[in-house]
Order: sequence, then structure tokens, then C-alpha cells
Amino acid sequence: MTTKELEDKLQARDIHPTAMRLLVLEYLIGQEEAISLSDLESHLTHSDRTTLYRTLKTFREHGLVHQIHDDSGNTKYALCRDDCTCSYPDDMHVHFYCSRCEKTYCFPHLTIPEMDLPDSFEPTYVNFVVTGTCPSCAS
Amino acid sequence: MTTKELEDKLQARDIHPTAMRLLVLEYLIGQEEAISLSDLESHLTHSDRTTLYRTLKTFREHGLVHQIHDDSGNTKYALCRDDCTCSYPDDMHVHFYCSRCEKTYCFPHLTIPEMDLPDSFEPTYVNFVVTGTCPSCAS
DNA sequence: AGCAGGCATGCAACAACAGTGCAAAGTTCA
DNA sequence: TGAACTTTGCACTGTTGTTGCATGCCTGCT
Ligand SMILES: [Mn+2]
Ligand SMILES: [Mn+2]
Ligand SMILES: [Zn+2]
Ligand SMILES: [Zn+2]
Repeated sequence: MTTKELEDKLQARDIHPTAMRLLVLEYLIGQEEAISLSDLESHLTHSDRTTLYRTLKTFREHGLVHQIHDDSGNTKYALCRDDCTCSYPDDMHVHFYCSRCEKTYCFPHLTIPEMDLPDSFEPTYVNFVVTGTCPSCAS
Repeated sequence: MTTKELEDKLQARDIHPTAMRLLVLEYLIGQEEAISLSDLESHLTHSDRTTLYRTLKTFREHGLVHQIHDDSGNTKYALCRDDCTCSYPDDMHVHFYCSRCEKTYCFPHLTIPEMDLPDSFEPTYVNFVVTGTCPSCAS
């Protein structure tokens, strides 16, 4: 993906493109799985952790990435689709966390079934993570 | 609930009843919502954090409590029903996390719909948390 | 009663992660 | 050029989760 295309992706979400942000976006695009802040940190070794943290925060606030809380206990991030508005329930999907390799996968084709919540519980977001064993870790 | 009844509840799960464990169990029974380690810590102020942590761990390993990972990022615990075996998908249920008061509710009557996962992804556990606003926080 | 072994508890310490404050550097625009 | 604003880097803090080790307590045996 060209720099121009990366810049456009950021601008489409009203994120001012900086060198740092382009690097982070490029890394995110290259990943099959959701990543943690530590993953990002060990890939972009010359960047500061705080900056990476704030970059992901900005991305999330502008709907460019979504957050997943899996059984590993720490936050993972993955790119949203271009047309995603992170709204419930249409733009939410199931995730899978492998307890062996600790990778977290997005299943964008598995949308969240709408839940019949008790009165006055107003949903805005869903964190649906199936834990188990992934194909590469199957024994 | 009498001490005898609490002891029986522990013994039914093959947990040796100690004074500490009875206190923790009693607290858990009294809670409407899932609790965090810190909640427990601030209730049982004279007990050590590590002991409480290990007590919850023991309870979890013996299927007395289940764990929830909500958007707060930290682990919460709630009692399982007596007949619960924490197996997928029958004994799993939906949870609700209120982003205002940060409480996490169990919805035991809302069971998890079975998901049609891609080949060779083997599920063992589900963490399904709906985030939003609870009745007491509705504006 | 005395003692050995095993389990539970408490204390100390550590690692990882999340988050904040502030100052320096860079960018935008008049 | 220079002011105003944004972004980045550094230092530091707080919380949670977790482990190691020593001590205490309970149990069962002699
Ligand atoms: Mn995803
Ligand atoms: Mn529950
Ligand atoms: Zn795996
Ligand atoms: Zn609430």
C-alpha cells in the first residue's frame, strides 16, 4: 500500500497523518491477528511506548481500530473495515482467542446476534470472544 | 445462609472450607454484580490481597466462580450456579458492563448462541460482554 | 501428647500494563 | 518570522496480576 493510500485512510477518519501514524497503520494492515500495545512496541522498536499508546487511542477514538478484551487480560487492537461505524449490533463481530498461542483473531463475517436484554439496559458495544484452540495449535 | 450451608457449598466443589474461604464465599453470595479483586480487598480489609487472589483462583479452578473480562480491562468474578460446569455453550451466559458505574452484571438467563466457527477452531469458553448503560445510570 | 507432612496464609517483591504531566520538537497559518 | 496548536519523547506513577518463601495451622499417625 502506498503512502498516499495510507494517508487517505487516515484522512477518511479525520486523523491528521503523521510519520508515526502511517507506520502504525501500515503495521496494523499487515497483521492477520489483533495486536497488543507490546506487539506494536516490539515492532517499532525506535518509537516511544507512550506515543504508540496514544496513537492507538487516537485511532480508536476516530473509529479506525476496535478494541478487544480477551482472556489474556490485556487490550488488543484491530483495524475496522472502511465502512465500519463500530455501532451495535451491525458493525460488531466475534473474536477468537487461542489460549495456547495467545493470538486473537477477528471473524468479521460472524456478526453478533442481537440480545434481548432486560428493560433499560442500553447496549452500545459488544465484546464477544470465544476462547479455545486455533488451527495451528490443534494437537 | 448458615456456616454449615456455606461449608457444604465449598465441599460440593471439593474445596476445603477455611475461615477465609467462607468469608469470600459469603461476600460473593451477597453481591448482585460480578466483583473484582479490589472490591473483595476493600470489603475484607484485614485480609491479604494475595490470599484473596488465591482464594478466587481456587474457586475458579473448582468451578465455583467464573471470570469475566469486560471493557474495564480487569478481571471480575461471579458465582456459578450449583449445577454449572462452565462448559461451552450451555453453561455460558451474557454479561453486561455499564460504562458509567463500571458494574458488571450476570444475565444467567441469556445463554450464548452457538457460533459457526471456521474449521479447526475449537471453542472451550466464551466471554460475551455487552457494554452500555444500566438502568440506574440511564440519563 | 508429640511429631511429621501438607495445606493455607501473610509478607515482600516483581513484572506488565495503563495512564498522566510536562517539556521539547514539529507543524500550520497569519 | 513568529504565535498557536499538535505531536512526540521522557519520566514517573498507580494498579493489577503473579510468584517465592517463610510461617502458621490443621490432620493423621505413633
Ligand atoms: Mn475484530
Ligand atoms: Mn456470569
Ligand atoms: Zn493458537
Ligand atoms: Zn451503571
